Amino acid sequence: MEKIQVNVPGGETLQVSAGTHAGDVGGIPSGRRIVAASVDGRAVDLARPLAQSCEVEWIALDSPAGIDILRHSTAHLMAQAVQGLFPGTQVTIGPTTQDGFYYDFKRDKPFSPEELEKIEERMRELAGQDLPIAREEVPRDEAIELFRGMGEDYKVEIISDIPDETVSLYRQGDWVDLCRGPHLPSTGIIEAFKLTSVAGAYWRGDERNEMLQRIYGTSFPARKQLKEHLALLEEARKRDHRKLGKELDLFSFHPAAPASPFFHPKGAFVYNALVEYMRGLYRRYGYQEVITPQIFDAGLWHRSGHYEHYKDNMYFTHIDEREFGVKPMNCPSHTFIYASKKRSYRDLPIRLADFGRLHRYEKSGVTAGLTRVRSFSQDDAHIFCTPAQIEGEIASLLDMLREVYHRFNFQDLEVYLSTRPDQYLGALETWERAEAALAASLETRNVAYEISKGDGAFYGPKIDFVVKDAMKRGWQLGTVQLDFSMPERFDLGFVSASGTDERPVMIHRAILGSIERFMAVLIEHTGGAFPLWLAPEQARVVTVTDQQLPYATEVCGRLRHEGWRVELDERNEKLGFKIREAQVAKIPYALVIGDKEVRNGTLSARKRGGENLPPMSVEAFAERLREDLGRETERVQ
RNA sequence: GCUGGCGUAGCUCAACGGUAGAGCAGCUGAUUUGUAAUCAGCAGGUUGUAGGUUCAAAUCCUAUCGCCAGCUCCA
Repeated sequence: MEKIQVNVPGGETLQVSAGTHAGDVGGIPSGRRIVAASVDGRAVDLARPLAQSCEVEWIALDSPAGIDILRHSTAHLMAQAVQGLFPGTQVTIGPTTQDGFYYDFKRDKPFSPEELEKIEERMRELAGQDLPIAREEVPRDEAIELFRGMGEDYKVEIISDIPDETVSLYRQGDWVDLCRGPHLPSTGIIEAFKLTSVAGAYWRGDERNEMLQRIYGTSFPARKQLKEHLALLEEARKRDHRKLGKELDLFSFHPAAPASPFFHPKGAFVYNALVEYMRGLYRRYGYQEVITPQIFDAGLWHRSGHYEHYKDNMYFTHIDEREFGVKPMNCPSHTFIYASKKRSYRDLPIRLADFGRLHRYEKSGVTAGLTRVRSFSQDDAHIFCTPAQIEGEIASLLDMLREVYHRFNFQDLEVYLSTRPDQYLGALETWERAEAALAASLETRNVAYEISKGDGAFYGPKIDFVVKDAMKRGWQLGTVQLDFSMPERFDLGFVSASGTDERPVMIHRAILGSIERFMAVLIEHTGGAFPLWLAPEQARVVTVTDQQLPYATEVCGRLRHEGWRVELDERNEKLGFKIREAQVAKIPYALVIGDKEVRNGTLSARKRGGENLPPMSVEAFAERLREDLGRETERVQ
C-alpha cells in the first residue's frame, strides 16, 4: 500500500497508508470533541479517505466550523424525522444560518405547532439511536434516477443543475439525502436542539415559484448553550422596540402614513439628542452642516443615476407639468453646494453633513417598526477630497466611529471591506489605489477587518460596520463608501497646486445610519433604560403625601433651573404606586420627599432598579447627576 | 410585491351566528399613605373600512387598508 505523509496540528508529520480515513490518521487531541477534519483547507468527514499527502486540521464540535456542521446535520435529522412522520413530503434544501438552520419541504399544509413537537420528539428518538452518517459518491445520472424513483422532484432539479460528474449522498439509517457535506460521524452527537418556527418560503426564493413549508431550528454542542440562546431570544422579544416604544410613549404609527413613524415628545427628545450628539462631533471633526430641499426636478435624478437605478424606491409628484422626485438621498444636493463656486485644492477636504428627511418607498412586506421605514433621516455626510486625502479621511472616520460606538456601549465591532465588483465604474488603477488606501487606514488604526470580495458598490469600494447589541445580534450601522461616479456625473472639479483641473473623490458616510433604525437598536440594546444623557425624563420627584408638595415643587424647580429634565408626580397616590410607575417608565432616578426630607432640606434618591441612596441635599444630588453624566460621556482615545 | 396569520374601549385581551365583556389607563370621590399596584363609583365600542349571505354577523363570504412572521448567507 502506498504511503502518504499527513501533517497534523502541532507540527507532527504522520506516515499512513493512502486511503486511511482522516479521522484515523492519529494525533487527535483528547479532551475536545472532534467531529470533522479540514484537509488542505477543505472541511471533510472524519471518514473521508485520504488519497495523497496533505495537511490536516481538526474541527472541534464547539468551533464555529464544527457548530455549522452540527447544524447542518441537525437539519438532516429534522428532514429524516419529517419524512418518517409525513410520507409524501418532499425535501428541498436545508442550509445553516447565522444561529441555526432551516429546511424547506414541499407539502400542501403548513406545519402546525403540534406537528413541530412531534417532529422534535422523533428527532430525539433518531438521535438516541446514534445512527452512523455515511457519505457515498455516485455518478450524477445514478443520483438523478435514485431521487426520481423516490419522487423527490426538487432534488432531481438540484442535481440536474450540478455540473460535476459525481455527487455525494449522505445516508443515516434508511434515510438518504443529497448533500455536499461534511456531516457529523453519527446522529448521537446531536442533543441540544429546538425547532423554533415555521414559515412559507418560495422555491429558490422566487415568488413566481411554488410555496414551500420552511421549518427553522437551532442546534448547539451543549444544552447549556441552547438554553442561553433561547433565553436571549426571549429577552429580545421582551425588548422589542415596537413594544417598548408604545409602553414608554416614544413613538407610534398611523395607517395614514404607513411605515412612517410619529415621534411623541419623549421619542423626539431621544431623536434630537442623537442628532445633537452628532452635531457636537461634527464641530470637532471638521464637518459643516447644510440644509437642502426635499423635492427635485426629475432631471436631477436622471443625472445622478437614481432615476435609472432607484426609481422604484422613489416618490414622485407632478406639478406645473414638471415631474419631481422626493429625495431618497442627499448626495446630489451636496454636489450642488460643492459646485456652487470654484474650488481649490486648498479648500479640500470639504465635509458636508445633512440630517435631511429622506423618503424611500419600501415594499409593504419589508417594512418593520423603526428598523425599516419609508420616512427617515440619517447622520449623513459627504466628504469631497483629493485621492491623496482618502487615507487620512478614513483614518479620522475610524476614530469617530469608534468614539460613537463606545458612547453607546456597543462592545463588539465587526468591520468589512468590500472590494471591486465585476461590474464597476472608473479606472482599475483608481480602484486599486482606493482599496489600498482603505486597507491602509484600517491597518494604521489597528482595526481588525474582513474582506468581502466583490461586494463593493459599482461606483466605489466601501467599509461596513456591524455592532453587536446586548442580545448578541449584529446590526449594520455605519458605512463608508468611496464614490468615483457622482463627481463625474456632476462634473465636479478643483484646481490643483499646479493649476490643473482635477476631479475630487466623494465619500458617502454615516455612523448611526438611519436615526430611526438606530433608535430601534438603542431601545433594544438598553431595554428602554436609556443612559442619563439620553433619558427624556432623568428624575421624577415623588412625595409621600401631598403635605410635601410645596417643598417637592421647590426641589423640582431647582433641578430644572440647572437644566435637568425633572418631573413632579403630584398625584395623590401612595408612595409605592408612584415609585412603581417611575420604575416602569425606566426613569433613572425617583426622588422621594417625605416629612424627614422637608425637615432636613434633603431628598432621598432611588436609582432605577431599586438601589436606595442615603438622603442628600439637592446640591449633592445635582453633583451626583453631573458625575453620572461625566462618566457616560467620557471620550475614548 | 408574494404566502400565511391577525385587526374588538387609549392599552392587554375575552366573547367565535342570538342583547359586545374584563383588567389596566381615564374621569369623580374617599383615603394622607415611606420605596414596584389603596378603595368605591362613573364613563368609554357603527367590533379597521366597504360590500354581501342570514330572521339575526365581532363571528360566515368578498374586496380593501393596516399590522405581524417569512420569502436561496449555495445540494
